[in-house]
Amino acid sequence: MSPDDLTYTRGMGRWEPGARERLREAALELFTERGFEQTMVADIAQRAGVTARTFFRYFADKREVLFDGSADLAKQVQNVVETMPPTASALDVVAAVLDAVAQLAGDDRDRARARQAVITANTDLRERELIKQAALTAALTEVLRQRGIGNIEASLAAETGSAVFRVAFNQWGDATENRDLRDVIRETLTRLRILAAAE
Amino acid sequence: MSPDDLTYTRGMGRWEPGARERLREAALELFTERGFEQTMVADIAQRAGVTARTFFRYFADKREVLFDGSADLAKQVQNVVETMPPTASALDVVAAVLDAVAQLAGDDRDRARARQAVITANTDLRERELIKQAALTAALTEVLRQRGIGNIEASLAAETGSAVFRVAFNQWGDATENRDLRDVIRETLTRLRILAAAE
DNA sequence: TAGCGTGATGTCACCTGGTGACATCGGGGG
DNA sequence: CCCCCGATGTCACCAGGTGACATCACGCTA
Repeated sequence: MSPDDLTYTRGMGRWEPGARERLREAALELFTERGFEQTMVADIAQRAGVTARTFFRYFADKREVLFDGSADLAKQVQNVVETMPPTASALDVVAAVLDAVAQLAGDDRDRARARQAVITANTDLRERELIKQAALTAALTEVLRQRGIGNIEASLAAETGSAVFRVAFNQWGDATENRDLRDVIRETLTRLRILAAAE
Repeated sequence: MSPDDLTYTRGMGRWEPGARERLREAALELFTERGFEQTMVADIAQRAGVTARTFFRYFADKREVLFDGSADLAKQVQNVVETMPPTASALDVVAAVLDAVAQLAGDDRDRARARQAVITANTDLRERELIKQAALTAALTEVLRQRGIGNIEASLAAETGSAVFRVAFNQWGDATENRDLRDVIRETLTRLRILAAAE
């Protein structure tokens, strides 16, 4: 729409620039309109003004178009952890990372909900989402280990943190929920402490 | 091998019975020999003595042949939880479920390692594994809710339990590890308590 | 014993996702 | 002014997956 107008009018090359963004938008629109399976790559490409072959030059497969930029998250994790004092406990680091991720993932509630609706409606997309989360968890585990935390300790902290994030993110997506994602995460973390302490 | 002999010699129909089992075995063999991507469905079918079309009558897709029977797990979860006293806490129930799953998943270490090697080597299979775990987690969440545990509490307990299982299962797969899976799980659960209690 | 229905399988045509190889074309630098 | 380069199009092709229909042995029944 509005961003499109800009890129369109100042098109000066052989092809309109911003193909990647157009593909992203077209895909989200079509997935929302007809669903993931009912949308063919050729449809997305056509709406974006390119061919299917070009789609696959930007995205490894049909699903990936919904997860563009998730590689940036790993770098963010790296950055956040580097700014933590060496005295911070594993769980402190994890909490900080969750907070940072929440800022990126939770800034636009409506867009997040729309995207999530598409993902939840399709098993293949759920699979892709899960492995992206797993990749992030692995990255977190790795940076924790680099801080001298033991193997098991590191993966346990990372996996637990991811669990907390998933639960909080889900809750945050609820229609009745209106708190900031970071607040929900903090509350969930507290709940976990209570849960684990009970005995 | 030995079970095959039986079904083979008493083959009395137009086709040898046990096509499903033959397909499972053929698939695992071929995946181990050449890897998942290098194995075509037609290859598996041929080794099992059927056509590719028949493969897809037994398994929804090429990956599913490695996860046959994972639906039984959900029923097991259901059974285990039903035998728990109503006074048991959420974490008690989760611990019991992990114990039960460990018995099924951890009885044959060598076979488990072989299967896991195949899965770990391929992203698509990793995705499928993750969503199977997620399904199990969802089932656990559901039974917890049916016991009157609150929404968030239930999913948090289930997700955390899954996290513990993943970490423990990983550790159990290590070459240097020789304890029973259930012992590793118990230890990991203890570690989690310590981690969460730390301040 | 001659059908007859049935279920598991084979066959075939077809669609879609995905890839490699090569052609094309416009812009920017020499 | 020309040539190189990068982004795109075109085309042929492969593998996963599905629907429709044919086939055939088995067991049941008249």
